[in-house]
Amino acid sequence: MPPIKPTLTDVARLAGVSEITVSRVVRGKGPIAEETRLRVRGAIEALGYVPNRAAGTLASSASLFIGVILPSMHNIVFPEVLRGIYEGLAGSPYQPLLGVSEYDRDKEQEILASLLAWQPMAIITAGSDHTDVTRRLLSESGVRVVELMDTEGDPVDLVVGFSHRQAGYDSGRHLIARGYRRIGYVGHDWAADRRARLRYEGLVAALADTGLSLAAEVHADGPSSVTGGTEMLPRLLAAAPDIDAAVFVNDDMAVGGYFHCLAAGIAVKKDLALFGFNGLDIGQAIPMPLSTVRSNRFEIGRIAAERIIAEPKRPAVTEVVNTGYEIIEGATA
Amino acid sequence: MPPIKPTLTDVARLAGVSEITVSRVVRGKGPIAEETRLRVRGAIEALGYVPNRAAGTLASSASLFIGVILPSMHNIVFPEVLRGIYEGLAGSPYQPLLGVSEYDRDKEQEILASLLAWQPMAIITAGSDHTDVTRRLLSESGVRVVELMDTEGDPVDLVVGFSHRQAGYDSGRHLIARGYRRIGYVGHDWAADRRARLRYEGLVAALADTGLSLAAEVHADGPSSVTGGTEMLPRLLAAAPDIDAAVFVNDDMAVGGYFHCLAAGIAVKKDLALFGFNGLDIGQAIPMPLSTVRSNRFEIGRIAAERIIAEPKRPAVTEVVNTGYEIIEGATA
DNA sequence: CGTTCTTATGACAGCGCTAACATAAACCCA
DNA sequence: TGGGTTTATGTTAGCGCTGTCATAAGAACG
Repeated sequence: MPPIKPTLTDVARLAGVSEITVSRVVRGKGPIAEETRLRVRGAIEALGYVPNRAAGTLASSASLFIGVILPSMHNIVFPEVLRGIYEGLAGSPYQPLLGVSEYDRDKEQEILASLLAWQPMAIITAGSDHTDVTRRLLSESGVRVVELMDTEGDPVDLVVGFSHRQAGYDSGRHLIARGYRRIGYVGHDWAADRRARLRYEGLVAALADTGLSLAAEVHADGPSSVTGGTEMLPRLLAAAPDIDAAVFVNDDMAVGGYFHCLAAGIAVKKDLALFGFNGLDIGQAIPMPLSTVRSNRFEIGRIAAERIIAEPKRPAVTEVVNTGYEIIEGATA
Repeated sequence: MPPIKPTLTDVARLAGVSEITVSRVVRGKGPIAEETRLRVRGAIEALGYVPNRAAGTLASSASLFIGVILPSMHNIVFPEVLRGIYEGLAGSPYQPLLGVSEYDRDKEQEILASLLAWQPMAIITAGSDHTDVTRRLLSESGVRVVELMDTEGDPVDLVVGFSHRQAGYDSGRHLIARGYRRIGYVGHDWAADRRARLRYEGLVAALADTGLSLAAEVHADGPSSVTGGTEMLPRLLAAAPDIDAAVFVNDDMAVGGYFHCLAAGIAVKKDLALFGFNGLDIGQAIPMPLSTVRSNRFEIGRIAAERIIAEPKRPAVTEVVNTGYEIIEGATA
C-alpha cells in the first residue's frame, strides 16, 4: 500500500534525461531549455515525486534549516517572535527548526547540540546568557548566529534587540517625571529570566539617580501570568500600603494587578499607578490602556530572519541591530 | 577558522574502532562493551563531534522529524498545543518541524509538501479540512497522521480532539438552562476557521431544539482578538438591544466584550450574560471569571505526540481519541 | 571558416551515515 | 567437550542527491 517513493532517478528515466537535469529543474538552478523543463515537470507530476531533502543536504552539505531556540511558549511573547521569523523567511526556501528551552541554560545547550546535527545554516537564539559550551558550539559552528531580544552581553555574531536595562531605566524615569515617588515592584522568579532582572536593575538605577529606592518588592514563584499579578499585587500593598505606583515585570502580571484594583475598588492611576512591560494586545484592550513599554517582538524576529537571508555567511565582525522600544503612555501611569 | 567538522570516521580512527561501533554508541543501539563505549565517548568529546542527521536520515530512510502544521500563532491557543507536543515528545529523539498555515488550506498543502521532503516519521496537523491534494499526500505518505482539535470529518489515521459542534450545542443548552432566551452571537471571519463555524452551528441547533433562534449576530473582519470583542459587542447590542446573553466565538473576543461592559456600565450576567470558548487563562483571571468551555489544548498536543511514539507505524484502522471538553460555570453566565 | 563564447546536458564520484550480514570470542549447559 | 547461544565488533554496500568537470551544439565574430 505505501507506494515506493519515486526518486530523482525514476523521474529522470521517465523524462528521458539525466538525474542532474531533474535536480536542476527541481532547484531552479542552472540553464535548462524550456522544453526540457516542461517534460521534467510533467514526469514529476506524473510520479508524485517529492525530493528527499536529507539526501540533498548531505550532498551539498548545506541544509535549508534555521535552528531557532526560544525560552518559552507560555505566553504570547515568543510566539510573536516566531511569527516574525516566519514572516521574514516567507518566500525563501529556509525552514525554522524550533526548540524550547524553558529558560534553562542547560536545556538550551542540549537543544543546540541536537539542532546542529541537522547542519542548520543559521541559529537564532533568544538571549545572550549561555553556558560556556553553548557559546563555544555557537562560535565554532561557523554558521550565522543571531541572538535576540537583549543587546547587552558579548555577541557571537549578530544581535537583534534593545537594552532591557535601559528600558527599565526609562520606565523609572517615566514614573518619576509624573510625580510618583513611592514605587513598588512585582516580579516573578527571575533566576532564569535575565532580561527581567536587567529591567529591574535599570528601574532601581533610575530611582537611585533621583535619590529614591524601591518601597517594596514581591516575587511570584512560577512563570509570569495574569493570575500571578492578581495574587501578588495585594501582597505588595500589604508590604507597603502607601505606594503610589507599581511596576510589573511584564504586561501579563500588570493586567492581573489591574484586575485586582478593579475588584478591590482601588482607583488606578489616582490611588495607584500601574506600569508593565511588552505592550501586549491585552494590556491595550483593558478599559484603561496599560502604561507600558512596546518591545517590537515581531520586528525582532522578522529582522533576524531577513538579515540571515541577506547575508548567509558569517561575517568577520559582530554587529548589533537596535530595534528600540517605546514607552506607551497609556492611562494607568 | 571554521574547523573541519569531524565525522564518524575521525572518531572511529581516534578511538581505534570501526565506524559502525561509533554509530552504535552514538545511537545507544546494539551491544557495546562498557570499556569501548567510554573510549568512543572520549573520542567524541575530544573532537567535539556532532553527528550529521542528514546522513543518518538518508542511510536509514527514517528521520526523527514529526511534521507539525498549525493554523495560527496569533493567540496562545496553538502555542499551547505545541507545548503539549513538546511535552509528549520530551525524552524521545523526535523533533517537531513546524509550519504555520494561517488558516489557509492551500498554504497547508504547500507546507505539507515541504515537510514531506524531510521524510518525517509522522505528521500532526490541526484540523480536518484539507484540500484534496493534502489528503492524498497525507494518505500516501504512509507515515502516521494525527489530525488535531476536531473529531468531525473523515480521519486519515488518528484524530485527537472533541466535537466542536457538540461543544457549541452544549454551550447553548447551558444558557437555555439558566433562563437566557434572547441570545446574540459575536463571531469573526470564519471562512477559514471551520471549527468556529461548527460551534456556531451547534449553538444554533441547541436554540432550535428549544424553539429559539439567534436574536442577532455580528462578525469581526480580522482574526479574533480582545479588541475585536470590545468593538463588536456594542454593534451586537445596537442590532438587538434586548438580548440577555452574548456568545462569543472564543475567549479573546469574550474578554473584549467583558471590557466593553465594564466601560459602558453594563452589569454582566444580570443585564447581559457572556459566554466564551477555550478556557484561556485571561478569561479566568478577569474579576468575573468567564463562563466558557475548556478545550484541553495542551492535552491534545501531548496525547498526539505520545500516541505517535507508542505506535510509530500507521495501523490499518483509523482511530478517534476524544479528549472531551468541559463547561466552565464561571460568573458571567 | 576557424576561434571563442554561450547554452544545455551528462558522467561520475562522494557527502556521512546505517542496515544487513558476517565473524569471532565468550559463555552455557547437558 | 561440543554444539548452541549470546555478546561484541567488523565489512560491505548503498541511501538519494549535488558539485565538479567534461562534452556537445549553436551563435558570434573578425
